[in-house]
Parts: sequence; C-alpha cells; structure tokens
Amino acid sequence: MEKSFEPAQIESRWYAHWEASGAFKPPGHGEPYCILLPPPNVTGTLHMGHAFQQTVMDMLVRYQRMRGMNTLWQVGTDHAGIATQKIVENQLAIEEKTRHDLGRDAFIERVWKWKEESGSTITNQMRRIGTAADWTRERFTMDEGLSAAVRKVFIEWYRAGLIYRGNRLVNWDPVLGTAVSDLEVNNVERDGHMWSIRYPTTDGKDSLVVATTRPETMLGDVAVAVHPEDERYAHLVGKTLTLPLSGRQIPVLADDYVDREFGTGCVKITPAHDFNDYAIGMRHKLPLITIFTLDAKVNGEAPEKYRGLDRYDARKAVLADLDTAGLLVETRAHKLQVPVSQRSDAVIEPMLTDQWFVDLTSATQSDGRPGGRKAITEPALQAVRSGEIKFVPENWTTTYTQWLDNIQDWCISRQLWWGHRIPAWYDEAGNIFVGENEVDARAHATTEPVGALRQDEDVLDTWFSSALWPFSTLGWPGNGPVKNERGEIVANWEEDKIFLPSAVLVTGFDIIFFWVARMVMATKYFIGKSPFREIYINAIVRDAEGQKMSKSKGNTLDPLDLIDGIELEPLVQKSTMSLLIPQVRAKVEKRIRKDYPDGIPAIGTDALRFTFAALASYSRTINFDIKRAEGYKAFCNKLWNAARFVLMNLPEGEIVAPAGAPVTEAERWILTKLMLTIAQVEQRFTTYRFDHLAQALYEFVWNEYCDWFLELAKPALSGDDATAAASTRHTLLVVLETVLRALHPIIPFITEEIWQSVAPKLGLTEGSLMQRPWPHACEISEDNAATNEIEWFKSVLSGLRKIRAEMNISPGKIIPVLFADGEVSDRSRVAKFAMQISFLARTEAPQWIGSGANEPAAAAAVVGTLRVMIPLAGLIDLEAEKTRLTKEIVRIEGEIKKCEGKLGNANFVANAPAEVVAQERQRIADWNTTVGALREQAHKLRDSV
RNA sequence: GGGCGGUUAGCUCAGCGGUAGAGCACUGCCUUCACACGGCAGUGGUCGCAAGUUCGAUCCUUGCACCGCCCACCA
Repeated sequence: MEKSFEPAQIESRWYAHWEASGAFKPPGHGEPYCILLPPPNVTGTLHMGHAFQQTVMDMLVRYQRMRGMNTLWQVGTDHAGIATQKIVENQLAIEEKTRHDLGRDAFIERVWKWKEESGSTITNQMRRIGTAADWTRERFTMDEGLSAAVRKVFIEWYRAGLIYRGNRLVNWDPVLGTAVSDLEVNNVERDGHMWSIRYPTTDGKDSLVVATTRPETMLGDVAVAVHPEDERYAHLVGKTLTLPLSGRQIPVLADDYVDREFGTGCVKITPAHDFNDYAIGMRHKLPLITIFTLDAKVNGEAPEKYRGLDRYDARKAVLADLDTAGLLVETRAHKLQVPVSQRSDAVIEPMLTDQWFVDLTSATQSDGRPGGRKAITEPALQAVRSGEIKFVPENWTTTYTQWLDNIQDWCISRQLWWGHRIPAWYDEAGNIFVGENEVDARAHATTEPVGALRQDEDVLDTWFSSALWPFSTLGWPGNGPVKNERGEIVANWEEDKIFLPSAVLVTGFDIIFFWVARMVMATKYFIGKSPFREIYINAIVRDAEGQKMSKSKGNTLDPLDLIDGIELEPLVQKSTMSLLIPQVRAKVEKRIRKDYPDGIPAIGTDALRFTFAALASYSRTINFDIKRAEGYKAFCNKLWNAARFVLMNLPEGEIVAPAGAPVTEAERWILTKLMLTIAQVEQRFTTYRFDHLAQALYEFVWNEYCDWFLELAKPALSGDDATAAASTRHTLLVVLETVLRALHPIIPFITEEIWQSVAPKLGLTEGSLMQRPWPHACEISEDNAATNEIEWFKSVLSGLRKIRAEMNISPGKIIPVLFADGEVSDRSRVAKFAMQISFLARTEAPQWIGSGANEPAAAAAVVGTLRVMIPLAGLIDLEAEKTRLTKEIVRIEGEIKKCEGKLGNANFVANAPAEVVAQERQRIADWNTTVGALREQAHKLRDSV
C-alpha cells in the first residue's frame, strides 16, 4: 500500500468493476427494498444538492444490500419539457432559426438528437460520486414504456371524468408562449406605482376614483366594485360609469371582496386579466374582455391607438392619455407582488385560454361519480394523515396537508412541442375524442366525429409523467417485459411490483408539491398503494456562510471540483464563463480569488461523501464548509494508514488463523466498543441520522481503534507472549475488516480498496466488499470487565502524559515511574499493564513505594486512590508541581461544593429520582477520594523538601 | 396575513430536563519505527433576551428580538 491515501487512483478502479459485475442489480432474494431516484433533468449537470441527496440514497441502498435486502435503486432522467426545449431553441437561435422554421417533427427529432449526445452527462457524473444504482434499468420519462403509462393515465382519468378541458384563466408566460401551473409562478416583490384614476358616471354629474397598479388593464375593465356597506359610494351602486379611453359603459357593483380601507375603496374589475377580478366577474355574471394577444400586446378589443403595443408601452400611453384628460388623480410609489415565471423570468399574464385540467377539487360530478377531491386529493391526504406514509422530519406533514387542503385544479397542458403529446383529437365541430391513438379515440367515441380528426397540439406538464415514476418505471401497466431501445429488458410489472411501495423517498422540500404529492395521488389512484413508506426530506446545500449557491454570486461549488481538485485559474475561468454582465463577472472573479487563493484541493469522493453524511442532521439547510471536508479527507488517510499498520504486522502470504477467544484485555475491550458502535450505527440508520452515524464510526476508528488499540497492540506484538501477539494480530485484522464493512456505505471506494488487501488475510472468498454482509452487533459479546481495565489504563496513561506535557519533559526521554497507595486491583493492573505503561508513556519499569517508606519529591496523577508519580530529581520544577497540584485541588473542591449544594438541598433529595441522588452521592465520593489523594501528595511533597 | 424553521466555542454544527460537546481554527511541545492529511497537552461558551413550570432548565411553557424559508388575491 502507498504511504498515503490517494483517492484518484482508487476511485477510477472500483466503480467500473462494480457496475460490470452486476453488483448494483437487485440480488433477487431477500425482502424488497427500493429507492426511487428523483430523476434529474437530462439538461442538468451534477450540483451539490444532487451529490448530497444521492450520497444519502447511496448510503441507504448499500447498507440495505449488505443487510441482505433485495435492493433496487431505480434511476433515470426527466425530459424536462421547457428546459430541454429551450436549450435546443437556443442552439437554433445561433443559426438564426426558430423551432417554427424547422416544424414540429424536425424540431423534436433534433431534441432527441441532443438528448442522445448530451443526455448522459449527469448520469456519468453520478457514477463519479459512487451512485450504486441499477443502470441496466435506467429510464427516461419519454421512453416508450413511460409514454404508454402517461397515455393510459390520461385516458383513464379522462374517462373517469377527472380530466377536463376548459376555457379558464390561467398563468400565461408570454415569453415561452405557454400556460404554466400555479407552482411554476413565483411572486416577487418589486417597486412599482399605485395610480388613482377618475372614472366619471355616465350622466357626467359624478365620478369615483379607482386605485390600480396596472392601469393598462383598464382597457378590459367591465365594472367597478365597492364594498356593500361603504356609505361613500352607496349612492353610486347600480349606476354606470363611462370607462375612460374606451368609452364603454360599465356598472358600479357591490362586493364583499373589496377592502374599504385599501386605496380608494373602489376596485376596477378586469376579469380576463386578473384572478380576483375573474372570481368577481363569475359572481356577477360579467363579460370577459381579453385585451392582450398571447405575446402580451394589446389586441383588437382596445381602441385603435393602443393596438399592437406591448403591455408596458400600453401602460405609458394610457397614463399619458389619462393625464391629458385630467383623469389621473394621483401617482405614488408602491411595492407590489409581481407574478414571475420560474422558467423565463417573464411577468405572468393571466390569460383566458383553452387548457386541460386534472380535477382535484370537486367532491362529486354532475352524473354522481366521485370528483377529483374525493377520488384523488383525499386519498393522498389520508395516506399521510393515517401514517401510511411518514415524513422525516415529521413537521413537513403540516406543509403537505395544508397544501392539499387548499389545492386548485392542476393545469396540465403546455403549449410546447417537447413532451408527451396529449392523446386527444378534435373533429371539425370541436368535439373531443380521447384514446391511445386516433383509431382508439374513434372507437371510444360517444358521438360520430364530424369530418377529419386532428390531434391536440399541446403536450403535458413534465410533472405529469414524473407523478407516475413510482410505478411506470416498474413496468406498469404491464403487458409483459418492457424493453429499451437496445432490446434489453428494463422492467416487468408482474415481477417488479414487489418493489412498490418503495422504502423511502429522498427528496428536497422544494418539490413536495410539484412531485411528492402528485406521486401519492397517482399511485394511490392507479395502484391503490402508497408510492413509498417514508419521505426523507433532505436539507438544502448552501455555502459556508449559509448563502444560497448561485452562479451570479460565484459561491457555487461543483462536486467534481471538490473530488478532483482544481487550480485557481481554471476555477475562475469556469465560474465566470457563463456570466454575461461585466460587473457580475468581476465580482465573482474577485470572490473566487479571495475564497480559493490556492484553488480547491482534491479531497476525493469518499471524503466528500463522509462530509455530507456528517452534515446530514435534521436541519433543513446544510452549510457546506470545505474545511470540514478536508477534515474528513484526513480521516480517510487515517483509516488508510491504520490498515497499512495492520497489514505490515501480518506474516507474508498466510491466512491469519482465527485464534480462540481473544487473549488480552485490549482485544476484548475493542471488540466491545466495536459492537456498541455497530449497534448505534444500525439504530441511526433507521432514524436517518447520518450525522450521528458518521460521528460514531469516526470516533470509533480514530479515538478508540487508532489512538488506543493500535497503540496497545504495539507492545503486544513486539512482546514475549507469542499467544497474545498472535491473538492481537487476529483481532487487529478482524476489527479492521468489520469496520470496513460498517463504513462501506459511506465511503465505498477506500473501504473496497483496503478490503481487497485485508480479505485474503482472513481467507474471505467474496470478490468484493459489496458482497460482504453488514456486521451484526451480536457477533461479539460485551465485556465490561475488560472495558474497566482499559479505562483504568487510559487514566493512568493520561495522567502520565499530562505530567510530561505540563512539566516540559522531553517526549523521548525515558523516565522512572512510581506507584503508591491504591487498591488491591491497582496492584494487579499495574503488573498486568507494566509493559504497556513503559512502552507508551516512555517510562522505566513501574515501581511501588511502600506506605511507610520515604517518598522522593515527585509529580503525581491520581486515579481513584492510586497515586502515579514521576520523581522530580532533575526533571521537574518543584514549585511548578506545587502550583499544578494546588490548581487541581481547587478545581475539585469547586466540584465538591457544587455537589454539596445539591445534596444539601432537602427538596432535591426529596424530589429528585433516587438514581439521580445516588449518582450525585457517588460523584461526591469520587471527588473526595481524588482530592484526598491529591492532598496526600501535596503533603508528601512538602515533607520531601 | 397564515404556516414552518433557526439563534450553543472565532467558523460550521451536534446535544434538548440532571457534571456544556465535535470538526476546523488557535496556543505549546514533538519529524517517536501506520499516519505531520500525524502525535501529545492545552486555550476558548453567563447555550439570543425576559418571565414562568420544576428540587434542578441550554433543553419544557409563554412572550419578545433578530435571521431564514414556504404559502396567500389586497386592487
């Protein structure tokens, strides 16, 4: 083995080997355990969030596989409608073409081509972080099998009356030219204005003033509303107004919706371009006047002079004209919430369009069949309320249920080309025919089609197919094996449905609504099962200061840069490459040069994974600190070198024969510690506390195995007792092999690499650590006696080290050590550990001083009633030792005082649980013993001068 | 406006009713034959503020302050 751990060499070796050997496939026996990968966008590249989330999943999957579960990690990618279409459209833009120049078929062909070339970027990156997924079953949301599932679901919901087509006000993205769902709209606070505009009454004798943030929409006003109990305007209700600029006569009406206190108390009503106004319009049976085209320009409904203007130009024109007419009463600054499209940053325009919806709100349909609320929403709520699906951490349950309680119908049609085309056809009279294809649609027709049929141009929301992921990937609807384009079987519903429900969904809270809730809805409806038993909501990865990672801030980290390392200049280059605004570019460059003056050091996949594990508490954000990752790189190196030490001490080429029972206390102690650690890790896997689990293993390896057991093994291996040496060798090896198994789910590469050297020494025949079973805590029995012995030894050694350090005795110098007082057990322990004490504390052979004998002046440590001493002669400053002793005595007296305070409180003794009182009494007794011995020592020290 | 988090050592975070912890950073000593990506020994905290419950509160309750996230139609 190399002297230090070099991740790059190791990592390149193992992944391909594992994948080729089929180690990631379900073993085909054992209890099913399935995890669904939230399919990343094909357009994506791996970011820290993916790396973290997949590390979590990978730990679970590798752990459960080792525990003998029939483990499936279902992977794939998402076609990401808008994102993918945009990439290809941008490519076309360089050629100065639009998708319309190509036409639908040619465009889609081009997107597929792009997918073939670039779609595997992210899956290859996933391999770099060790993702142990079954790639032979990789799916794509637009592959044939999943498309069949999409069609079936659409058709069944349609026939059940749960999908409908309607002309509704929807969130319209005028840049992308498509409807988007409520979830795809962000409300952003912007500085704007509030304008007050006078609307005169028809008779010209009176007027009222409306307040608006969007004056241009007045071209589509159909009424003005006031509050029913507002005396100021009561006399105007029922009268009509002359709408300025348009001249249209519009009524004044009363509606509770109006807030008397806000603005002027008069609201202009534009039902075709505002969701609230739409609702009022419905209540009062008002007409809907659409005044914008689909690219948000004023249309023919408006007066001639505004036609063709963009909505913001129209605003300027309207305001100018109102001002000229003397109708603009007031203009003042006003902060407002602007709906912005997540995908294009365009301001959303509510638009009346024909769209497809999934009914999620109606209790029953007109024909008596259950509506969407009852058939889809309620079961999804119930699954979580009943505990059939559990959120971890559980407070996300509230978020989930509150959203479902207030859900709106889901707009599923998108005016895009890339996606699942809606399986609906229209005849020349506008009748709708839904089916697998045109023939099927005709066959299910209830009316005779008029003329030719043409298919709906729209595609489905990307999340529609994602909602089916839990069962569509397993081969549903199940007409035999599903094959991929290479003819390989990727799923077979009859066999694979055992993986439903999956064990746990690991995902971010940002897609609880987009994805999680919808999977529950679809899976409950079509399969009658929950898609998963638990939902582990992972934290969002931020930078070390808790800032969201974003390219324009320059605080993003590429997980692959952490793994491989990157020099400063390439890092600057890569971070600023996509930034177009020079100021932003300069700012980012400055930050990078400041944060990473030497670039990023290569920490390797294992250390990155361990860092993620160590940071994965129940907190909802994790602030990624590269310093911490470097610490875990050091841990990997520590493990590496511990293994190197063990292997160096084994005989060449032989199997280390399993000895009988372990001979030394140290062995029995380390085995006990190991067992307790394994038990803790197992428990913490069940609660998803990866931070605790990682910490337990870290502490075991570093603080127990390396710091103490390896040190104790050194004298044992070089000592005269051949039996103890042989036994120690075996235990060193067994503990190492066990801990490699325990660590493998977190740090798969380094553990495999080491294991390959370790396995032959134990005569293990599995080809890979992946095939070894997870260690069972019960394989080893707990030995409290040995633990007590070793804890005693640690105290003695620590005492000696402290004296050496504080008295500045050179670490290499061999010094005498004396023992005095103590119990009978101390005598036997000193004898038993004499060699280890001498070896590790660098002392001469321990010597006892009789109780009556003259003691030399010495520095001392106290362990129980035992005094451990280093004679002063030539080594130690007497005054310094006196000071040291006094300080220690004062400290302990403080502790005793605290205990006495508690025990002197009658209420404490009367009310505290008996064991707490007993514990306090024990503590005070121990302190008294220690302080007694220290005083004795101080006394002797005075005498000896 | 509603909901959910957070506030503990210089930094990043655990702990959540009975002696305040980890990693990194920092100080001193040490290149000792697994490891300087190391060893040994240390420094460092009135656990955001206030009141309450309790024998006892960093931990429970209430209020307040500050930071953050999600949802929502105030024109």
